[in-house]
Amino acid sequence: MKKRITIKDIARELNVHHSTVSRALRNDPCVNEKTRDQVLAYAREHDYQTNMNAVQLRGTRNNAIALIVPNINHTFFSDIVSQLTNMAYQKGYVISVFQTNEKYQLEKEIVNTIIQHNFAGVIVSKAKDTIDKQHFMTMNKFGIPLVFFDRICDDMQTPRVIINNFEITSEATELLIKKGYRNIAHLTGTTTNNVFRDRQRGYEFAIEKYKMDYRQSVVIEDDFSVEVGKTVLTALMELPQKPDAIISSSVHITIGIMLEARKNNIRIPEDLGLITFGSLLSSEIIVPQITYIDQPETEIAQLSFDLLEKMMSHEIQIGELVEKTVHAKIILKESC
Amino acid sequence: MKKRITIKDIARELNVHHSTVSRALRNDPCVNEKTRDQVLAYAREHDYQTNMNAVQLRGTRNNAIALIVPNINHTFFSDIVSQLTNMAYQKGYVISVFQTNEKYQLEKEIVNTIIQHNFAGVIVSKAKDTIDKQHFMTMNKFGIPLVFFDRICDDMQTPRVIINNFEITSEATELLIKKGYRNIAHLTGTTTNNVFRDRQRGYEFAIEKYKMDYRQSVVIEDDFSVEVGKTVLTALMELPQKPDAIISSSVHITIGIMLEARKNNIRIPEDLGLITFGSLLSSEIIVPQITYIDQPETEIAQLSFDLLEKMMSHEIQIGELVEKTVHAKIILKESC
DNA sequence: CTGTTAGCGCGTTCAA
DNA sequence: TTGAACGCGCTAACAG
Repeated sequence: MKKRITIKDIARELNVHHSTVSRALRNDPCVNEKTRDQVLAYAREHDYQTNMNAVQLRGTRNNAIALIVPNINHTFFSDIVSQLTNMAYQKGYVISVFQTNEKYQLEKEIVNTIIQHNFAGVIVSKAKDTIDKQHFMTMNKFGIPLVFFDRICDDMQTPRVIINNFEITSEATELLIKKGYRNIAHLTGTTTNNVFRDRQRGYEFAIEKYKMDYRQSVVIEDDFSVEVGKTVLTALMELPQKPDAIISSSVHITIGIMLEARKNNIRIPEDLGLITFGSLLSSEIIVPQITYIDQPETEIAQLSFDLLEKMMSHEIQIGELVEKTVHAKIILKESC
Repeated sequence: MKKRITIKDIARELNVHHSTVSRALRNDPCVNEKTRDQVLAYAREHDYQTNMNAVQLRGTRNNAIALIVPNINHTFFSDIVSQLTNMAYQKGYVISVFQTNEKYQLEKEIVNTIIQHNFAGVIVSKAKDTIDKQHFMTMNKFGIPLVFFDRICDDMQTPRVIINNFEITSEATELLIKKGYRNIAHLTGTTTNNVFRDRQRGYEFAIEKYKMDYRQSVVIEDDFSVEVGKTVLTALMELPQKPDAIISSSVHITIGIMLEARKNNIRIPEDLGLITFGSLLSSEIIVPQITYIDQPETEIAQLSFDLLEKMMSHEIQIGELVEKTVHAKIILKESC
């Protein structure tokens, strides 16, 4: 393993001072053209790479942006990752993605790593059960620009992009009611999380508004998975009053429900109406096609990136609360 | 924006020398217990975070492992990301994921970033059309441990984990032949890539072996997508000799095919047999269920990580070629 | 146009 | 047990 080549190595080899080499490498105009070309040629030849640790040690920020997401096997997140990767690349940044696997501990660890390495900025959607916001606050202290999207810390003063979960869930519930469904259940995640809490409220709101008798919220603490979806439907159908429609917070859950329904000859949409958050690559091919709530990933990515850029250019200050809300849409299909 | 706190700040505040603080923070036994506790308390209180740039500048490696993948919205890759994240975390590493979006230019950029930041190691599946391996060679030069998986640079001397693409594609072709299909087409990617080249060869091998008349390989240069899948099926069906079975290298393509087939009343599996690489979250729910080739993501992640660990501990040297092959399996369903 | 010098934050000598 | 001094690679301010 060879030692990596440094500006001093180049300087020694070319009989100039290493500061001259430094200037040459950064195309400083006040360096002799001939010297510069020599340096550049030598550098290219020997695969010189700036040691960013040295550069950053001097205080300059780097070109890496960190993106923290709960998981990337949800289309919602993987889409946003793709979009952000492209946007950032065009502006000369590189996106580095960290997956928390919904684990608070790992999230903390990741935040530490990010602080230690002086990332230029961070975009976060927090883990499902993260309540304590201390680690995020620490980023603030270190002056690292931070933008939340979707899963946010409500009580933190920092820019964020959220989805109109309250309105859209209320709207979805209303839609089901108007379609004639009477026993509408709502499957969602822990309400310590803003997303699930807002959806919960939206559901409750519509149920109240139309004075429905039936009200059934299932809070799923486990990770959302197809298996859990199956279990939940089974459980629901064993209740004295069965649901005739379901709003699900996760496609994984929804698929489990559909499979279990099929197995038990529960017809969709006749016996059971279904609306789900999020879509699938294979949405079009599933029969019946599921009515889903489409979350505008591109817009979310764009807004988050804009906010982060504004923080990095100090147009928005750290500790300043800017909130952008994007609007999800119900895409009506066959399942209700 | 406050300046970040350093060991010198702590030293000044506690009236000791910064080297003492340094020792205390790393639990050096030869530092007074009282002093140590004071330092640790102060550090915790003021959110002291080691500046890794300074540490790394001195030569020590960091705890971040980079993972480079073409994209993460394929289950294959996102599964591997998840697995690796967990494994690495348990060993005290943090995984940082970089997505190339199948772009060679971006891949180069990412590799530079990784070199500049002294990652502890790198696990790579290369972009579809990356041919030049220069940027990867540079990593070698800098002594950064590098492991390839799935999409590799054949002619590079470095550890790698590959899938038995030749055998499994040959096997899949054979399966279709034995099921009575005669006109089997093969949809795949550019053959400059080892994965698609090997599948191609496997297909050809079986076709030769059984002396089939029909032989149709479609090389898809575009990104694999549902839309492209539709187009390809349309094109195939306009040929004088239509295929009666298809092996597809991508689920995205496969879904396009199924949709287009449904639209044109082409029955699966009666009129068209189908085998696809890769599975879907919703595999179970699609009718007919697709026969697919299951790639052992967990095993791939595990082997890749093991190899990387061995490189990091110098058990395997840089420039040493170690090849592990994992075995994909055909999961027989209804589509053929 | 180029060299000198200092210092970013840290860990590691060596000396006290 | 602690302090002083040095250097990792780089850039910036200053001097020539």
